[in-house]
Amino acid sequence: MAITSEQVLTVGEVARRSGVPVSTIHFYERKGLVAGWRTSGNQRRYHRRILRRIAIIRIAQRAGIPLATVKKHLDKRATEPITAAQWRELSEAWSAELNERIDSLVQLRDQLEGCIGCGCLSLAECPLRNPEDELARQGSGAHLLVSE
Amino acid sequence: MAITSEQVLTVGEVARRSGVPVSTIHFYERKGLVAGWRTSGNQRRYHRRILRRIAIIRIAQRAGIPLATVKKHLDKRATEPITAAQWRELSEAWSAELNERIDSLVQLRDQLEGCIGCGCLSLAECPLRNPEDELARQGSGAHLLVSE
DNA sequence: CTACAACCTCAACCATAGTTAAGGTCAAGA
DNA sequence: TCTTGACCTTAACTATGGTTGAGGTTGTAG
Repeated sequence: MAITSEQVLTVGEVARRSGVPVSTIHFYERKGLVAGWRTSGNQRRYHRRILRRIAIIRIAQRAGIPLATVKKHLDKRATEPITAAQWRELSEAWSAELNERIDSLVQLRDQLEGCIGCGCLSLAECPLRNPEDELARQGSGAHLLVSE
Repeated sequence: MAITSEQVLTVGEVARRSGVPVSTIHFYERKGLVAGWRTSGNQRRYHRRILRRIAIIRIAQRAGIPLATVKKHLDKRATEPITAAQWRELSEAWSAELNERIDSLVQLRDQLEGCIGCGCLSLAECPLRNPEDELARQGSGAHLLVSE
C-alpha cells in the first residue's frame, strides 16, 4: 500500500482517514455523494479533497439532514474544493435547519414538563396532543385524554 | 357503524379519533404496543383507553424515542389506564432523553456557528470533525480539513 | 335478506442508511 | 513469480416505521 503522504488515496486510505467504513464509501459513491476515478485495474482512487467532503457529509448527518438533501446542497455548490464562502452558506443553512429542529424539541420538552407539573394529562389545557387533531371538529368534549 | 359515544371502539373509530391510519394500528398491535380483543367474527375491538395510549406513543415518537423503547416503558407500567403518577414518571424520563438530544444538537449548532464565524473550516480549532477521529494518532498535521 | 362499507390476513413493498457475503481480481513485497 | 491483503461487483440482508394490495369475511342499514 502506498504511504499516505500522497494526494491520491485508495478507498481503504479514505476509510481510515475519514473514519467511515469502505462499504459506506461505496454506498456514498452509488448515491452520487462522492466521486473519484478508477485505475486501469478498476480500483477506486480519490483526491484527498474527498476527506473534506466526507467530513461535511457527516456533519450534516449529525444535524439530522438526510443524505438526499446533503447531495442537493453539495451539487448546487459543484466546485471542488468547496470554498470557505460556500462552506459558510452551507453551514448557515444547516444551522438554520438545526435551529428549527431544536426549537420543536424544546417546545415538546416544555410541554412535557408542563404536563409533569400539572400531572393531570388533561388535554384541555395540555398541548401535547398533536395539533392537527381532528377531535375538535367532531364537537365532542369527551375526547380529552383525561377522560379516555 | 356504531355512534362514537361508546366505550368500545372499532379499529376505524380508533383511527379517526387518534389520527393514525388503521394500518398503523395493526402495526402497533403486531409490535405489542397496543392491545384489544376480538368479536366472534374476528374483528378488533378496543377500549377507548387505547386513545390515551396512542397519544402517549405519538408524543414519545415526536421526542425521537424508538417504538421498541416506548414499548419497554409502557410494559413496565402495565396498569391500564396509566395513572397520573406513571405518566409523570414517563414524561420525566422522556423529557430527560429529549434534553440530551437537544443538548447535543445545540452543541453541534454552536460549533457550526463558530465555523461560520471563522469561515476557515480549519479543524485545528474547529471541533466539528468527529471526536473519535483517528487522525491524531497518525501524527499528521496535513489532515486538517482546510488542507485536504 | 341483500348490498356495501368496514373489516380480516398475509405478503410484499417503500424509504433511509447502511452492512455482509460470495465469488473473483489486482498489486506490491519477498 | 508467488502470495496475500486490498480491492472489485452484485445481491441479499439489517433495522425502523410503516403502507399497499390481493383476496376473502363481517356486520349493519335499508
